[in-house]
Amino acid sequence: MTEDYTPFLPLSPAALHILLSLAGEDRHGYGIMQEVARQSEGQYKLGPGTLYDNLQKLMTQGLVEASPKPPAHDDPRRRYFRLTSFGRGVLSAEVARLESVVREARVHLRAPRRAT
Amino acid sequence: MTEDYTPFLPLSPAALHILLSLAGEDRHGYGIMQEVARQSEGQYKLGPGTLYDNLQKLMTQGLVEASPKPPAHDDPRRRYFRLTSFGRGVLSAEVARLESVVREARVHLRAPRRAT
DNA sequence: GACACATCACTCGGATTCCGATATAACGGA
DNA sequence: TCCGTTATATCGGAATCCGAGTGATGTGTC
Repeated sequence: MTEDYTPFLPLSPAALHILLSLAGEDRHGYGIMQEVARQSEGQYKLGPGTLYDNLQKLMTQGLVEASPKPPAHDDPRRRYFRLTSFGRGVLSAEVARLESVVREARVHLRAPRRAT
Repeated sequence: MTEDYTPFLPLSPAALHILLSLAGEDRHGYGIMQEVARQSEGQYKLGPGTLYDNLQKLMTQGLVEASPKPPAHDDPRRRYFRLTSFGRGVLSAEVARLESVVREARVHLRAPRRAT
């Protein structure tokens, strides 16, 4: 453990959201778009260009891989993707990095922010 | 207040770090590079190309502006930049957004939380 | 004084990434 | 049957990234 994920960091917003949407469960492309929009409450929407560019790159890097179709679904069009354990490590590292950014920002912004 | 910052979000990692480095105090270009490296503990280094491209854009958008030279320094080469109050608002909004991303990620990653 | 290295600003241009428009087609319900 | 939604995917111009390079001044050391 304690692998060096730094060459993959920081993740672009698009890559971060894609990985995050796959952290919970395997999804197909269209589902990723919907999940990203949902998680960000509609603030951030992924177009197909950004999605497939990123998916391509993430697969090449070994952060994401093709997933066998879950038996529960029959729609033959869907192509599923899953987070590899390496991808999960990168995502964790990025989240840890972001936590420190947020912490730093709080100090300087004095944000009186509370959870909703 | 409650302005709509969403057209500026999400910030690229570079823009985020530049704004954050200016949140504490006004800085000159070289100082921004050093501060970004320091805040990220050397994990993220900004090259001059990325820095000036971003600074240019941030000034055009009104998030950053030129700052009068602080009297304490004489080095005539330095050009100082400061965060506008609008820029501060955008940074706050982005940080709030990132907090929700981090929260979401923790749920799915089951991160062994532990503040410092 | 001379040499080296750090500080400081900034440009350039190739590579990469973004991202909406577009194409294609199967699905599901009225 | 018709139509909106689901679904995958490409294309290409625009935007962005980002290191290499240029040039100059400050600072420390032999």
